[in-house]
Amino acid sequence: MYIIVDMRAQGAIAAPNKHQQRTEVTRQKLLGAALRVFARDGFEASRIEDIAAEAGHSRGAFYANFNTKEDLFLALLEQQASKRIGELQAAIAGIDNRKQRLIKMRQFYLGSATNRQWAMLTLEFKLYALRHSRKRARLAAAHQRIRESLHLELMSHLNDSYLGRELKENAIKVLLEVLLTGLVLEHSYDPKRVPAEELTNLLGRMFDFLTE
Amino acid sequence: MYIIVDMRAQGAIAAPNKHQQRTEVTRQKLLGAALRVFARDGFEASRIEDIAAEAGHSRGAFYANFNTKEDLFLALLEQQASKRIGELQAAIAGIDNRKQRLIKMRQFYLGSATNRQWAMLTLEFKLYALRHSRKRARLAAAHQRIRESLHLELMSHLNDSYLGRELKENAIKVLLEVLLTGLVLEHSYDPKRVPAEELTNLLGRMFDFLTE
Amino acid sequence: MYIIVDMRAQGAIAAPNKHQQRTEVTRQKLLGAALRVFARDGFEASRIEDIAAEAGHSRGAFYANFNTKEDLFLALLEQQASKRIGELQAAIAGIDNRKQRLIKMRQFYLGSATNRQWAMLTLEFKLYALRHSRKRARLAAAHQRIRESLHLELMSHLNDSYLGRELKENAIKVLLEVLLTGLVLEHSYDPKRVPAEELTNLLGRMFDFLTE
Amino acid sequence: MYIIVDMRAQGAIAAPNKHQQRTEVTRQKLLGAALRVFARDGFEASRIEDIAAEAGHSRGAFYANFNTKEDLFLALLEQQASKRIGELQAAIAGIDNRKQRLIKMRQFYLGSATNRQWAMLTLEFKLYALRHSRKRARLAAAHQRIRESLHLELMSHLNDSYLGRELKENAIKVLLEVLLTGLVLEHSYDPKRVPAEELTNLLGRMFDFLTE
DNA sequence: AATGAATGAGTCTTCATTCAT
DNA sequence: GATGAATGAAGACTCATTCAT
Repeated sequence: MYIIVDMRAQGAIAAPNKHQQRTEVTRQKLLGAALRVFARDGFEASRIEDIAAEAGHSRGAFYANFNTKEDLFLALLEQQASKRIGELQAAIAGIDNRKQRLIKMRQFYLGSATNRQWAMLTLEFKLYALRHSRKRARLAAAHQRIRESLHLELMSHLNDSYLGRELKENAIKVLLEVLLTGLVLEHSYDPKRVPAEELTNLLGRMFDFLTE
Repeated sequence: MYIIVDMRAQGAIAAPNKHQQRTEVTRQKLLGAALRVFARDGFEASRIEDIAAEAGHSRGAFYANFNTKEDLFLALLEQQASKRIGELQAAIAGIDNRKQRLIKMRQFYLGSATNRQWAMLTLEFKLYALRHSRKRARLAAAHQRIRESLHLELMSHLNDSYLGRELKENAIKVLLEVLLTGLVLEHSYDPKRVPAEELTNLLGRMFDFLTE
Repeated sequence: MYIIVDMRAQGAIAAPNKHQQRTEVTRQKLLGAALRVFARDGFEASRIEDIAAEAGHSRGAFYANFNTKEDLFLALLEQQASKRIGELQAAIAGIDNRKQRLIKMRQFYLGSATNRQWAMLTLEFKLYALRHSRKRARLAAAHQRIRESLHLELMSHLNDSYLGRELKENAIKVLLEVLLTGLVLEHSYDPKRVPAEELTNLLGRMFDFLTE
Repeated sequence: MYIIVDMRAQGAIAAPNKHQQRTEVTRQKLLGAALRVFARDGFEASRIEDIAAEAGHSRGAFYANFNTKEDLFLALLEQQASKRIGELQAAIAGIDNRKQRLIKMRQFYLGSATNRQWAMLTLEFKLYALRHSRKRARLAAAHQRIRESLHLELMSHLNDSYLGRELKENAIKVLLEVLLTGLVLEHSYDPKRVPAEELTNLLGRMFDFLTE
């Protein structure tokens, strides 16, 4: 589990040597490939070999960077969750006006609908966690961190919205999450029933309704 | 692929003999077991052996009744979809009053939330269809039938509802489906975040909102 | 871990059906193959596939009868240990005369030298136990039983022998064991240095010396 | 295959430069690590990486000094055999009195019992040679040299001993070897059965008996 | 010379499916 | 129809070895 920080910029350590650079590049390629393959095939059906090949490497490269398929899955989740949090933070940074923030959030929310991979990943993760948490306590910590990220933690202070009078902030977030994942899945499953425009349209309406 | 129809009721054939009855019993036990196991473990991770054992039989009984794991999965989907359609039909049979029908539908909808297995099954099916439709054309027909069932086809004439002025009937059905599956999953995944009461509560509110 | 008892002879249960018979046959073939392969290649280098092939089966048959290579190894040890104890018991059954018993034991001991596989198996087992006992406590019970068998437990009452005045019975048994295994290995390793006759000759002399 | 000879002492070559010294140090560290790891885990289960790590280096250092795991194993055998021969030679150098030589040899023999690693190494080597000599003719020469060393070649002229009247010198050496290796293994395998004192005690008695 | 990332052959193990009974 | 032994394809993982640095 890594958070990539440019330590050089902080003057803390020497520049990474060629080896480390190569490792990091490979790792990122594997994570990129994993995102595509996990989103496409699901956790269970994804084969290490496919992920490695998708990254342009052999199985060995995978095992040099991760211990198990599960490890990669969790690392990917953390990476993507961090990335999304970062993006949302960047989008609303410095905006104090509530209305303006809401507009940015709406943009971010609707934009997420385009990112089919993220939606599929969170869905896979919940199914995975649901089915494996019983078995292994060791996932608890990782789960907790990812769960936090998934909750769109930053989307706070929505609670004076229309439904906010009756619904708790948590409920709004749950509903927004569920609608995003569900509609993206529905769109993937049956594009005729839920075309891309309809997807965005519905998400927009529901966002407005829940945050109005 | 089987559709279970009571041919006797239709006067088409003679009553089944003991042998056929025994077969049918085994088949039903296998379907019941499959519902539990698929909902619990997901399609990929479900093992034929587990399903057979859950039904109190050996693998051989499975292969005497179904050809492949996929066959069982689709047969189960058809069975459950038929069952649900039947239940909904029974619930609203003979009720002409729109308000009354809506109350019954609401009851049925909220009652579905208790049936975690059905929600998980539809989720699994969509994921399965999404991932295999590309590969195999032979699933198309089966998919179509099941898809129809899943759409809660009978929940018609909702289109003069609040959102109906703006949302198409189809959209309402999609949203209701998505919310049901999504919230049931969320409840399973993190019962503290979405307790059972909250689950029913949210579904009720959203139903009212979408059909008001 | 099985002890094969003919329960039918005891009137306890019905004759095994065809399935059970087939299983038992396969199991015995696998154990026979395992004896040859483990003795030839050692535990580490023995491949499940080779053992299965040697038994005239596929890997699947192996996994239908044993859980892991280790399981097979331990089952084999127990089987062989039981067999040897039985043979020795049979050889000295009903013989009260100490001299006569000793002669029979000597015969049995020298005969063991021909059974290269048994010597190699005990050697492999000791190496295995030495290297894995630290890691897994679960082997303890199996080890204990096998250890007992390996100690030629029945070779008792040797303690009034020549060295017996000075050496404990246990020491005599240890020495006999060690000499058997060691000389068989030496004979296998370098047949020119220790030809078959020399092997028997040395074992006989040492037996006489230690039990005189 | 290397034999380490101090060529400088023989005036043959110039002193090694820094580079060469560094290499030699690494090589010796690897050999030391290999002794520990091979003795502990056995040849098959020993991993190059573990040996390198035990030596405080990476796998690269190993491959800079040896070609294969087998090469290292044989080099180690040769080194240790040479070392032992040297030690024995040193111990009996200049001693003409047969009785005195025997005492020194006895000391050396009993001292070997403390060196568990040497006993395990010779055992591993015999098993290895036994299992691979069939396959590869290229090992023959190396085997021959090591075999010679293992035979305690220097322990000559024992043949007027007690058993010597009947046993050939070769047989005595074989028995001493076998007893040493076998009892050390037994001691490692089951320290309660053969405690350290008993180990030395038995070896001493057998030495006396065979060389008396 | 040494590092360590990457390779890929080798092996264990699982499990859908077949088949003799 | 049902059993369960056996098959064998598939896939995760290990590790000796190679190679760019």
